[in-house]
Amino acid sequence: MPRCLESVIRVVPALTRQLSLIQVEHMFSQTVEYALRAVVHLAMKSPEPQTTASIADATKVPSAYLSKVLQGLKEKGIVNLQRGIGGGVSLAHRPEELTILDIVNAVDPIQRIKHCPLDLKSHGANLCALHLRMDRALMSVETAFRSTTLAELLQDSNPSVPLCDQLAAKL
Amino acid sequence: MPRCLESVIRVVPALTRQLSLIQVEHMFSQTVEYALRAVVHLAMKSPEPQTTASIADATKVPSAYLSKVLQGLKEKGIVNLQRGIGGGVSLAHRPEELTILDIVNAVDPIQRIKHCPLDLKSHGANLCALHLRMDRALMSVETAFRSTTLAELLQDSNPSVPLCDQLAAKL
DNA sequence: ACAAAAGGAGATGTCAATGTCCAATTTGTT
DNA sequence: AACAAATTGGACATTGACATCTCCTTTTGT
Repeated sequence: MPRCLESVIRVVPALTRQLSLIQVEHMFSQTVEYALRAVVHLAMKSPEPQTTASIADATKVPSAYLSKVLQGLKEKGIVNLQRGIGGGVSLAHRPEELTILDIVNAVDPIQRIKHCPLDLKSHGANLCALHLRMDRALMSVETAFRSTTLAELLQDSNPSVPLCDQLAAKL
Repeated sequence: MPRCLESVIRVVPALTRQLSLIQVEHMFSQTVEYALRAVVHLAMKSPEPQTTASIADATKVPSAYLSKVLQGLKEKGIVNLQRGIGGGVSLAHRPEELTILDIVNAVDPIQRIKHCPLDLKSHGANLCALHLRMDRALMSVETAFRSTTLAELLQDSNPSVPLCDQLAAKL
């Protein structure tokens, strides 16, 4: 094989990896994102049950994976799943009773930092000051998520048009 | 090989995997955790350069991996790396000039949500209200991390003894 | 010039999260 | 009873984060 091809073969995998990075990830897992989309959709349609397929279609979530996520939500008592004709997924509580935090903690619990990840003796108290800050950040996320119910989420969007595009301006 | 041994051989790797799961994961990546530990350690020793091995030892970070993390920090201009005898890792700025956010963004940038992950036409504005809340949570983390410098982190720990154990009470 | 002390870079391994597929099960309707 | 609509569950594939190992390069003291 000619020399020049060798280097191409080495470089191409790295390139395709770059190109396939369509989704930019934030701090929350895909599973959390999907669960929230599904539950918000259910709240919109509440209290009518929806099939997994229709939720997947509306929320652009891979339906096979959504099925797994919904099973998790069922085990935590967030939704009810009903087999058979006329069955589907429905909220187990009223939208006023469910906060974003409830959903997040059901699928991917926010782990507060309860103790330093290092042994106490081997270092000064300084690193613990670090983890205190990190835990405060986690707490602020918890607080933010606990402060909004699904019902508020639905009302909130009524006034303005495509909220997506206004996002930057609002902050 | 006797039958009984076969099952043992299958089970043991799973056991050791369990036992090695010392770390409980939170929302921040291990890489972020390691980078912060290393930089705080450097700040404590500042401005003396430290070898990667000594940082790894003090912060309980796998040294081979720490090396990669530090290279990332170097590319972002957070630390300086000096080869050869008497070399090592040192902060590229004074501890007063580096915030936790600087470190976090260098290794694993906080990705704010700038647009809805779904297409606008296919759904109502409701889901966007959701993502607005999620983005606010991200913003609160950014704010929390931007508000503390390494220097403040070091001073903060002076007063009380094992901060780790006081954490729960403080909140 | 040489040897020791550092970091640099690339290949490789492992595992959990993510995602897909298909057969089994449940349930209402005819 | 038969059928169709729906979830359930398990096997499997893929990917990226985490981690290790080994050899290479740079720097400096002697």
